Amino acid sequence: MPTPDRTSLDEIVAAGRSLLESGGLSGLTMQAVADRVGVRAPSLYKRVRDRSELVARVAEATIRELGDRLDAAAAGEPDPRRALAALARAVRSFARGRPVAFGVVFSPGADLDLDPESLARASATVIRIAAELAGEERALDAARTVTAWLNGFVGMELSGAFRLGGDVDRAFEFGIVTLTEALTRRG
Amino acid sequence: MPTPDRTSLDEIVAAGRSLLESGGLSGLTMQAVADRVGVRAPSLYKRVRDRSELVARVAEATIRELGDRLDAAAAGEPDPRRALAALARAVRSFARGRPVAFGVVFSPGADLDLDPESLARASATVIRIAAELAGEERALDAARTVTAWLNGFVGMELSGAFRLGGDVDRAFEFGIVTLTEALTRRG
DNA sequence: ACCTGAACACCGTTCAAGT
DNA sequence: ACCTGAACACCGTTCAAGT
Repeated sequence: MPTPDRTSLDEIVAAGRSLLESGGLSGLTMQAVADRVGVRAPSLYKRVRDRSELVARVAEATIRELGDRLDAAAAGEPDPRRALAALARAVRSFARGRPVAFGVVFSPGADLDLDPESLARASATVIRIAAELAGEERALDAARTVTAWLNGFVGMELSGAFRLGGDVDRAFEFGIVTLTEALTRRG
Repeated sequence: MPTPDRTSLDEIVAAGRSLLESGGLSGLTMQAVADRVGVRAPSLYKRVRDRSELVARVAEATIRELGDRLDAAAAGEPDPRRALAALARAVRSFARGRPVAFGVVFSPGADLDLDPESLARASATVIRIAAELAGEERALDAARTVTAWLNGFVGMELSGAFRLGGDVDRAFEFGIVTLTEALTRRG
């Protein structure tokens, strides 16, 4: 005798995202998720192999959302230099909106195996802009330089690593200008 | 009647570092540490407030070691451009030697409160070189740009984020050259 | 003054039994 | 076919009792 579904994978992931942001990774508990969606913890294992898979799904949803934001930010900017700046600011503001999830996605050694497609999608915009800016030949190296700086900066900011005072906003804009300048193909 | 000490904080931290590297953060267990140093888990609480403090001590030891490496790497290089390159390569090679610890120290939202002094010490070398390279006025912004790129690159490399093929070594050297070039004070 | 066994709360996960 | 209670192993942590 079938039982009607009392929850869904989407609902579970959404609950996970919310719990992650409010209580950190250690607050993302199978029990807490189950409570949120209105089932008992064992039932979650019908939709998800184990907790690590749930974390991976949460990370994936985060990456997909970030990808959307990047597309949107760069869409209105035909000039690659302005597009790059818009994209960088979009990442920073996204991280501020979802600090914990951003931290999980970009923390080294998190070991979530993410869907390659969502990852490719999220980096496509950066690569495209890097190609326009630096030329096809240097596109990959340029994109990696920008992405590393951007993830590094935002990650450090999130963990409060900029402890020496000064103007962090200015340092961010300085980084954008410096990199844009350096990567622009010299005529 | 006093009991002779059967372990020490140093021994506990050393065991923690070893366990962290071999079994990840989840392998760094109070029980496992206790086994390593030859006491029962409750005894650890005589030297350490709780597990999070132990993790913080492990992170701190890692940062101090990294600071030493940076000093050593930059020491032999009077030319700031070469010093910066040496320093960047030293960070990358350090991270390869202690990937998990590096990940913990530089993962956004790790929320370890580290000793400000060890942090200052680890960043002092970068700031000094940045000042020589970019001038005193731009030193902080320049140091932040370099540090962000470096942490970001190494972190991404550790988590296997460079999935699009290409030569990652070349991308690293590309980043060094690009940043050094861009940050050098124009005559 | 340090160390220990026992105990507690909490977690992830499994599984047989229900519908 | 999904859901549940019960159970298990494993944590971190506390504490009274030992030496």
